[in-house]
Amino acid sequence: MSQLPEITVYNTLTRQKEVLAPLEAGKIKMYVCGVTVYDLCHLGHARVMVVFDMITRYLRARGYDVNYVRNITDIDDKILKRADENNEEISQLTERMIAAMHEDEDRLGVLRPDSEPRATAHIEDILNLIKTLEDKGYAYAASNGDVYYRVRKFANYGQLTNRNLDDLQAGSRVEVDSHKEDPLDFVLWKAAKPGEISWSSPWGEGRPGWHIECSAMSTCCLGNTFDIHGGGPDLPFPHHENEIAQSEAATGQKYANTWMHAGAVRVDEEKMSKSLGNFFTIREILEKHDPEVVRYLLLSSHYRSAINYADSALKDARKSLERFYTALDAIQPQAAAAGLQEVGSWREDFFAAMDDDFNTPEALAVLFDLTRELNRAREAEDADLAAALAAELLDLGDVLGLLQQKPQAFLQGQDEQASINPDVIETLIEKRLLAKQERDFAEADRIRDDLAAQGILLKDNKDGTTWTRA
RNA sequence: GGCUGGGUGGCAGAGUGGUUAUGCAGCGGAUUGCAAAUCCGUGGACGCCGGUUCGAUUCCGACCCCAGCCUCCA
Repeated sequence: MSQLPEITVYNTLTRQKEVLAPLEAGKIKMYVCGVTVYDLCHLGHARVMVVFDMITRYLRARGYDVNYVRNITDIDDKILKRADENNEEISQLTERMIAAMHEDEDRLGVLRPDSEPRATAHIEDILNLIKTLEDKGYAYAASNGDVYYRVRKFANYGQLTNRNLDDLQAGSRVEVDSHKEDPLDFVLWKAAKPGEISWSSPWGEGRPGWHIECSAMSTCCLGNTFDIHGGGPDLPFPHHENEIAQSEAATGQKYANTWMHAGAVRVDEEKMSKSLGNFFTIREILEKHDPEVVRYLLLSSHYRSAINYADSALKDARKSLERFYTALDAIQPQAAAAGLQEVGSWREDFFAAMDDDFNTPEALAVLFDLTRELNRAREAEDADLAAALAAELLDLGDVLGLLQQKPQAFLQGQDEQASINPDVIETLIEKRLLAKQERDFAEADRIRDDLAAQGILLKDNKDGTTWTRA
């Protein structure tokens, strides 16, 4: 077995890039906080999904055996509320949203995690964990039936986000709950109100708090200590901080070695948030845009930086993908040529970029350079080289989950409700060809202009005329 | 106020102590009936002020500004 490459990753915990050193050689155990399934997924979810999908694909492409676990939170206040509003069973709501999430992911080219544990399927593990915390003095039952975590007992609280307890308390916007010993304590188990769904526990009927499920499920699926814990930009505090407190107090061992967080998504230069209501659902966006364009947009910035969502950004992303697809479209498919000749150092350069904290913008730049070389080879009529370069481009694109379509399909769009159908376009192209043969360029240009007005661009090549949707 | 991360050419977006990022847009040329696409060439940049250095956009310090977290949110 050859030596695995050295991959550098930015660790939120240490605030620096570190060489990824798996607990077990060649294996990566990764847990990512998933979705609370009370509503459709939005663009922020899409980013987390796509980013950790890219990371998983890349680690695998580099020879690592990745066990990717991403939970589903299927019990929570927001779920209860929404199910009640919709007048439907909780499980009906959550199953519906899970199915919708999977559909969205499939369209974005996101591969399923290896497991997707659900909170409601791990109540036993959760209760055992709370029991352990209670036995060790980290948890206490309050008079209202809730069970809380005693934050001040955990000496290292705040290590992930570099906070100290007194500052937190001073600046706290959390309403003081009189049942808590300390305002910073957080709930592990919530007592059920009459009529609410609940599970029985040593502390009475109730349901798990939010943070505890991740501690329980990650440990359950990956062990006390695992390699990477990931999530969205709003999770380090308090969610991940609380996970660390719970798990390390319970096990006495290090929880996650590397913490990775995706950057925020903004919308038209404004923070995207539930309270502002300015978020787009994935399916809303996919009604108007090719899923791969959305995926490209999410990968065209580094995973940790903030990105702004706007129509212009989608347009730019589409134009960039068009460059790849135009190049691929122009060469004859010659699968046999793949790998038969040396094509240069693109693969190495691509890997070097990605090895450095998954630098997708730089990796994409390598692919653009490769594309130029591909176009050059085509112009030089070196069909074998062009085919080999195209194969390389497709292969590296695949590592990012991009360039998954037939070039024609991407360039011509596949929307059925398009104003003009392909057969009509082909007929007009025939007509124009005849006009050109008769050197009636006025008529030929008229046809081309008419089509252009409908968003159809014609391109005359030496083998004929092709078209794309603008 | 505390904690993080930023301020790069018209836009997006990487990176580097001295050498082209890349994509889109612009300009000139090749090609084309004219275009489009493509290729060749090209202009244009590192928030502000100091310091270190032979040399800083890149390191250090101060300052200004922006974003995220500290509240439901990925």
